[in-house]
Amino acid sequence: MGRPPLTSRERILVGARLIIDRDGWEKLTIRRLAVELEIAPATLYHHIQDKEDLLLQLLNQHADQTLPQHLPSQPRDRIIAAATAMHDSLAAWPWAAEVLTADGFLGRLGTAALRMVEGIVSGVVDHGCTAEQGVQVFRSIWYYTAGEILVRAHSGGHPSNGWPPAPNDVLFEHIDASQLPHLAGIRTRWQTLAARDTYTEALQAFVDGLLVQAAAKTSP
Amino acid sequence: MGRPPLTSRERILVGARLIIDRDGWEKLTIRRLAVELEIAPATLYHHIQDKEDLLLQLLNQHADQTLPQHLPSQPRDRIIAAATAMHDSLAAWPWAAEVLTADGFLGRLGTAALRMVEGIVSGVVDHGCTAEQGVQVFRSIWYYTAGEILVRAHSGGHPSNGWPPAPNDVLFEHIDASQLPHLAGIRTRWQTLAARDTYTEALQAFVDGLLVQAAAKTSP
DNA sequence: ACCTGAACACCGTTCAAGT
DNA sequence: ACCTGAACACCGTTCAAGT
Repeated sequence: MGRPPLTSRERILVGARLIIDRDGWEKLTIRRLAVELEIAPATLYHHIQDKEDLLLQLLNQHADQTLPQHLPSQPRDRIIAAATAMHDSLAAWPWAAEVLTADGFLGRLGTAALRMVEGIVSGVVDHGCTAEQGVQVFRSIWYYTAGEILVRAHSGGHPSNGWPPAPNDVLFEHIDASQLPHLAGIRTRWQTLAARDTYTEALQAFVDGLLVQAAAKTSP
Repeated sequence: MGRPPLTSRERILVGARLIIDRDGWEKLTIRRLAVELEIAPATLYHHIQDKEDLLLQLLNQHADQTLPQHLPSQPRDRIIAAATAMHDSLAAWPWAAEVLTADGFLGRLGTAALRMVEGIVSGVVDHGCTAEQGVQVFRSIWYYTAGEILVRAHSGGHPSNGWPPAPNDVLFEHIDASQLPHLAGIRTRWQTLAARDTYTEALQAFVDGLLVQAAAKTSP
């Protein structure tokens, strides 16, 4: 009676991170994790709800370790800093794509991540807008950020395999130049341009555009 | 010798759409499709490369049927119209999320979809910017659009099941109001605000912000 | 309370063999 | 040329049964 549990949330999280770091995140399956921990797959279900729950706990752990404690006091700077922090944190975990679109994702975020959400909403409010506008700005920025992560995660260099990044094969090779002249003209440069990291630059344009729009609504 | 093939690209696409329409897109698997067509699963691999290839062909077929032939001549309107058309087309196919992040996605798009890409790049150029800036604006808009589709596809009402949309359960229930005051203040209204479709509104702010930024770079 | 063997209900893909 | 049976190499999850 009462022998100590062999499995714990802590041990599971450590094992999961070990598999991700050693074998690549695609190899993190419930069955492999069970082998790693030398327990039965079914045992895991006494400590986690399901695989998505495990992934979410892993992401929150990562967020707590990488997201900043404090954000700038100037409203616009705060919005940019919070969004960029979310972006950079997610970009460092390619498997984040697996969990970003999980149902009720926002509601299962830890404190560190919620601080970034608060940072964006408060930034918009401190800029002179309503809280409702703050939520809308957050949502728009979140779509942009998640999209960047999701699209980029699955394209270009496959570092988990030993693939070459293949930046020199040309896109749109067989298009009709008379129908799509601009695409034909930029064809050979597309891959190079697409490889550039323009997240923060476009983010600034987005935030400025959203703040101008919100201000225009408040005072017509 | 030379008996006619029982299977064709056309028959496969029709079968796939039948399964999606009748059973929901989650049920579209290679094995089920084979059962539907009364052929062996292995036979499919003589007509398609793999499952992703099938999904991409399905998406291009859908794009050809739903995307507009012509776009507005006014540059800014053209950008907005092209992006909105891509968005609406994808929003009508929830399984699009499965294929949006496929490797080399852009390079495998059909003519109808490429017309939208051309529309955005040409709109930026006609607005007085360079083709390079056109590509960057397209990429930024694409991240935002794909993100909206991907995040929304997996959240809120599960129409494939008979679920209630459950808009009345409250987010951020156990947060510290002294640490996250704005989130605490908007908590009860979040779900309602998040359910609103604000894609086009924020898109306009994004495009305006990007065009202003691009113009500022060209003439400092 | 905690753990497990064995099963359930599937996947996508390959390949030697058949007509 | 076109098709298939059978296998390969896996998945996540459940549940009755054991200690």
